[in-house]
Amino acid sequence: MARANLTSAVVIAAAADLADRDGFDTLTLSALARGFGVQTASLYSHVRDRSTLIERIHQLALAELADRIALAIGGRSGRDALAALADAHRDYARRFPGRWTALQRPATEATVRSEPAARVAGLTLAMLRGYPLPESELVHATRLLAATVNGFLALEANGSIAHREPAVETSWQRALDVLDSAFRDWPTEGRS
Amino acid sequence: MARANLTSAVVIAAAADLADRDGFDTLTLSALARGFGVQTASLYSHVRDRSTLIERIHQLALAELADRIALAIGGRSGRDALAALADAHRDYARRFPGRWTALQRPATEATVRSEPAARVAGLTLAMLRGYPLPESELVHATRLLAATVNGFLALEANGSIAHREPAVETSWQRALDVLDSAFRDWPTEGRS
DNA sequence: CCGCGAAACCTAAATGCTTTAGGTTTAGCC
DNA sequence: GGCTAAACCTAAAGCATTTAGGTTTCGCGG
Repeated sequence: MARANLTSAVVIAAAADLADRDGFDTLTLSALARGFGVQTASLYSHVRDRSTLIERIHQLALAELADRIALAIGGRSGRDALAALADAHRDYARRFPGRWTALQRPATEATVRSEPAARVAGLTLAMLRGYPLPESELVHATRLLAATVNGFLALEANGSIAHREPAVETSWQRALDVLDSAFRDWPTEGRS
Repeated sequence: MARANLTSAVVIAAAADLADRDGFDTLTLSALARGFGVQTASLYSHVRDRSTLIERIHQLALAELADRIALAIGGRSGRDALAALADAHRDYARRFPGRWTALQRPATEATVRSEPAARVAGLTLAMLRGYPLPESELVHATRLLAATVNGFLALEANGSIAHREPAVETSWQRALDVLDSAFRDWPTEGRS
């Protein structure tokens, strides 16, 4: 019987693939082991337990997402950059639903302080700096962006707005328009 | 041994309370049965299985939320009505985290077509009609609103932005400002 | 008051997942 | 060629879900 020759990274990658293929909540160590032709208990040499496995998928997804965002933003700025970033999120969520679900889970302190997390945050900030936002408002803008994009993707993911007229694409464009306008003309304390 | 005298409604309400108190993923039929001083298997007379139990919590939460939204909106209009609706969501999510988590799960077709769902949708539409939005854009506005509010609450719930400076309250107000502005001056196809 | 039917509750058991503990085998390296 | 670390195993405990089928309680009509 040939060995599978597992490593931590291989196990995590396979787990992410499995979550993408069969859905996040059917991601089970048993199924994972089955895929490797290995006993379930053997996986515990490579992963502490199920919850840390999910945390590692989270980190993996964060790194992959950061790469895609960086690639997408490229030399763009303004609305183009905003759309590129948001679409990168959306593409990722659609192509890798399991990984994306893992991303929605509460991040560990370690994950929050990880390099990929900082990279995503940095790219987002860089994009936002293309707008005339006061430095003190950047956090609020970031939060709004994250809330809107992730909220929209969550709605799509749970089927609330899929396969319904009018097309979701239009709604998505409207959302991006609204964000673009908001960043361009940001409401501060004493607006009229 | 006095009987617990369970009914479907009692079981569901207790399950919702348990999810609020101990967290959604520790909501288990065993724990639920333990709370009633009853065997786990006995619950299956009142609830088909765990996933339908969650679906019922979803429906319960929808009905409760509809009541609160209706109460909050009251005679308000414009930004006041918007804030009332959004805050009703937020209050609910904070006070009943377990119920709110159930709400985020994919809704069944039956749930989508249920009366409470229609009530929430109706109240939202009524609020939006206080803005000068063309009828054809109401769906997009609804989707943006739902995405932003739920997205924000999700960020709060998973600890991404809690206990961080600057205060989340300001971010929330900014988000409401942005939505208010957007509904007031909605971007259509050929905007400049 | 009696009995009867429905509903509430029970025990028992199968299945499957998670996790720990400890033992065996393989591969690489000095 | 043997030693060591890592890869893999078996065994078993613990818990959750779910089905099947049996018993008790309660209310209601006769």
